[in-house]
Amino acid sequence: MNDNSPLPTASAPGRKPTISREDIVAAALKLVGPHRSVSTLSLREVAREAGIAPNSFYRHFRDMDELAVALIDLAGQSLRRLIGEARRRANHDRSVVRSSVEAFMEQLRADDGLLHLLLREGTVGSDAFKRAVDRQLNFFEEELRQDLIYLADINRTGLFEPALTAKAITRLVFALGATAMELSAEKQHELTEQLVLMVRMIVTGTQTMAITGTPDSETRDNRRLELL
Amino acid sequence: MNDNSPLPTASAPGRKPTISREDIVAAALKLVGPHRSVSTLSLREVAREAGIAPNSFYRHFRDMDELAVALIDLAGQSLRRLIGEARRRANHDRSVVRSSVEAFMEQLRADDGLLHLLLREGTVGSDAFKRAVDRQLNFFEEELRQDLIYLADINRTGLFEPALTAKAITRLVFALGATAMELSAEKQHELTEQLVLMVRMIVTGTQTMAITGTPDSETRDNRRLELL
DNA sequence: CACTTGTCTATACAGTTGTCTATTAATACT
DNA sequence: AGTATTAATAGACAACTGTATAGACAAGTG
Repeated sequence: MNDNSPLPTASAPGRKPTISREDIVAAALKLVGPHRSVSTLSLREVAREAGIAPNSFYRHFRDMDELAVALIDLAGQSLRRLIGEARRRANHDRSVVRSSVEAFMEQLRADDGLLHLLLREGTVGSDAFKRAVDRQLNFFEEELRQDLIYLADINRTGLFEPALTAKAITRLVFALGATAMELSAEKQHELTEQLVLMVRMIVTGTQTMAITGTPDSETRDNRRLELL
Repeated sequence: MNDNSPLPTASAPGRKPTISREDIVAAALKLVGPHRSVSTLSLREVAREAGIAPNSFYRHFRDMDELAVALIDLAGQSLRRLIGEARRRANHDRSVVRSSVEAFMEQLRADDGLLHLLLREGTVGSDAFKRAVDRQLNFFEEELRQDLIYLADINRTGLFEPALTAKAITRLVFALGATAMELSAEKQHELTEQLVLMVRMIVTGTQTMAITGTPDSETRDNRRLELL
C-alpha cells in the first residue's frame, strides 16, 4: 500500500543516497517532544537535526506536510502494535476494558513522541495531516468494533450499534489520553482509573440499549430516555 | 476575577488609547478561521490586521500567549451562553440530550472561530494556553454535572459518578465537535445524530451502573462486567 | 505655560524561514 | 577509460519574524 521507497531491485545509476527517508523521520521524531508539535517544526530545523543541507530535504519529501504524514503513518504502526498487545493481554487475568486502557496509557508513556502525534495533532495542521490522523483512528475503530462484536458474542450480551460504540470509546480514550501526556505519574494513574470507568459506562450503555432499544421518532413516550 | 483592563475610574495622565485590547482580540478573531490556529498567528500579523504598529501590541499584551488566553476566555463566555441556551430549550419539546447536542453543534457553526478555539487548540500551544482551555472545560463539566444530578433526581433514576459522567460526555462531545468544524452540512447532521446516540450510551450506562454497581477488586466474579 | 506620563509610530537589527540556482561528488553503465 | 544520472551541497535571495531604540503626539497635572 505504501510505495514511498523506490524499488531496490533495479540498481539505478547515480549517486547512492547517503541518507534515507527514515533518517529524516528519525530526526523529526527527536525534535517533537511532548511540548513540540509537528506543525511548529521547520524544514531547516529538521534538516539541521538530520545533518543534511536544507535542500536535500526535497529529495525525500515534497514538503513538511509529507513528512508529517509519514510520521502519522509511523505512529499508526505503533498504534497497531499497541492493539495487538492489548488483545494479547486481554483474555488473561484482567478485564478487557482495564487491560486495554492500561496498555494504551502505558504505550503512551513508553514510545515518547510517536503516539503523541495521533492524539495531539489530529485537530491542527494541514488537511492532509488531518486526513492521515483520521485514517489511523478509523483503523483503530474498525479493530475495536470487531473486538466488541466478538466479545458481545461470547458473552451472550447485546451490542447496540457496534460501529458507533467503537467510535465513542476510541475518541474518548484518545481525547483524554492527549491530556495525559504531561501529567504526573499519580495523575496519570488517576486518569487511567477514570478512563476505565468511562469506557465501562459506554459498554454498559450499549449493552443496555441493545435490550431496551432506542426511542425513535415514533416512540416518544419512553419518558426515561426522552428526558436524558 | 479577571482584572486585565486597568481601572477606568482614575483618569490617568498620558495619551488616550486609540485602540483597546478588544480591538486586537477582534482582529485576531478575524484571522483565525476554521483553517488557522492561534499558534500560527504572528504578532505582526495581528498588529497589521488591527491597523497598528507591531510595537503597539506590547502596550496591551505581554506576548501572543496572553492574547491567546484572552481569546480562550472569550470563547468560554460564548460557551457559557451556549449552555444557557441549551438549558432553556431543554424542558420543552425535545429530549435534553438531543437539544443540548444540537445547540452545541449549532453554536459551533454560528460564532465562527470563537468556539473553535476551545475545541482545536486545547492540545497545542503554550502551557498557559492549555491551562486556560482546561479551565473552561472544567466549568462546562461542572455545570453539566449539576444538570445530570438534577435530571436524575426528577426522573427518579440513578446516577453513577456524576462528575465522571459529565467529564466523559464533555470530552467526547468536544473531541467529535472539533472534527465537525470543516464538514459538509449533511456530514454535520450525521455527526449530530451519532453524538446524540453516543451520549445516550453514556447516560444509559451511568444509570445502569448506578443499579448494578461496579465490580471492584473484591467482586471479580461478575463475569459480564469483567470481560467488557 | 512647562512638565510629566502613557500611547503610538518609524526605523532598524539580527535571526529564521522556504526555495532558487549553480556546482560538486559519487555511483552505474557502456 | 568516459559519460550519464542522481544525490547532496553551498550560496544567495526575498520575505518574514520578534524586539530594541528613539522620537512624536496627546492628554492630564502643576
